[in-house]
Amino acid sequence: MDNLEIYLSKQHKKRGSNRTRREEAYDRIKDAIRHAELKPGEPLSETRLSKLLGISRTPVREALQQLVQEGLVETAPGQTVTVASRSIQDVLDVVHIRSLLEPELVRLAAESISKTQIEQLEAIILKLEEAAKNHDLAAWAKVDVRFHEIIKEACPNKLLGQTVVQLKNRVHQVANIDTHTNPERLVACTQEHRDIFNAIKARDGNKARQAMETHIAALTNSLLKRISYR
Amino acid sequence: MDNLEIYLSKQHKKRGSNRTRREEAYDRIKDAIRHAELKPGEPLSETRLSKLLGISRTPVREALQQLVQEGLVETAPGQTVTVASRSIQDVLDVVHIRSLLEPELVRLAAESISKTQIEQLEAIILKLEEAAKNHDLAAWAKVDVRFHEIIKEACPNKLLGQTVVQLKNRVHQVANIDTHTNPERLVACTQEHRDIFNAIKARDGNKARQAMETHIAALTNSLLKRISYR
DNA sequence: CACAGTATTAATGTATACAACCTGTCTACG
DNA sequence: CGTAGACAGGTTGTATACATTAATACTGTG
Repeated sequence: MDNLEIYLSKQHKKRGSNRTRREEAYDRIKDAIRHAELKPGEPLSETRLSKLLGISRTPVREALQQLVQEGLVETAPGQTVTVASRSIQDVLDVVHIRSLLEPELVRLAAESISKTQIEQLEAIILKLEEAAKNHDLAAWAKVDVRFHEIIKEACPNKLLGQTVVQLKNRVHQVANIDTHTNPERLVACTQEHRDIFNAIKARDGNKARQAMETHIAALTNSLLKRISYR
Repeated sequence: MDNLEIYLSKQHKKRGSNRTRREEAYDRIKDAIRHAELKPGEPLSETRLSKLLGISRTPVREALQQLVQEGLVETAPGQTVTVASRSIQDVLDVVHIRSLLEPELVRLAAESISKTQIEQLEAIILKLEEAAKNHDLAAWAKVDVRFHEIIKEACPNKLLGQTVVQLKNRVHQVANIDTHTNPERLVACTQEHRDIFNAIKARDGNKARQAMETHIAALTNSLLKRISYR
């Protein structure tokens, strides 16, 4: 039987290599969607993907299922899943929900953040301002993620942080368009982050909440402007 | 655990018309968790469950994965998943997030609800009051679900409704303890629903929002009281 | 030429086989 | 007696085989 060869081939990796094939499939498909290699509406055949990735259908299928639940791909029941298309309205819907959640998230975080976390945030803010000055969008975006991660960690209501992250993921491929294509917004956005940080540093929950409200309002405005340009 | 009935093995159901085996596994496991047949901390072996349900491992595994993502079961990576245990703090966390989302949900719903939906709500409110009068908790809970469903449908921000539902699901097995074990709360809660409905009927978004805020505040208080009794 | 019905293909849903791994037990040896 | 190492059972991760359905292409007939 040829089964031996199959299982000895390098396809069958050790489990101890900490990433499972499902996770690998998940990451790669997700990245492909984010980078628009897989475009909205495109059908994602399990068979095709599994061949493409060199992973069997089972893990690929599970990865797809996870993406369905996160809303990055859609599924007419029993049919092939497709990359979800995001309307501007979808993005606005997400931002609206964020406007309800994130101010409170920041308030709670500010009221129970640790000293070391504040120091971490301080370092990040400096990098953020540096990146903004250099118009280094890639660096800015990367550091920005860390910024929000730390705030999330500082929030005692873990589910709240988790919920916000899920919401953001849902529109990640388009959400950063705001800062990414608008240099002025990048500068302003950085200042807004600074304001949020200052309030957190002072452990002033209400002030932090207000700063975040301002930030999201600005974000919303920026998005709405883009719409009116169409 | 043994309460789960063995599935009569018709090998292959039709795909389009009937539920898939994954959905069946999902529903039955979920129900078992909600009814505490599967208790928090209990390990859910894929193999064992598949034998119990008479469904092969693949669909069972997929159902479990979905439950993981919904937070009803937990998974130490690479190990057997267990039924998630819910602390009171978890419930409070959920209620806190709901207090941020649901008032806005109701406001939006009230401002764009249709006439027929209002009529549906009106019928539901009457049933709710009837059930409260008779102390028929089962009926009350069932109708309550419909109440919130219709409001959800009336809200133009679909993602908001979806998010709230997800949050509620997460603590469903314990959330209703509030009204279910406290007759006074049942009556008060019904009145709160009536207030919300009246505001919706008048299409007064702000009033509806306030009524919902009051409702959730009462819910929170009731929960906090239960804690202090410990 | 239009079209209906069929055959072919490819997709998903499900079952099962197998390897790696983890855990606890039991034995053998110090 | 205590501990290390083999072993057994059970668990997950992955690959693959099979059944069924949906879609498409094709062919024969009006």
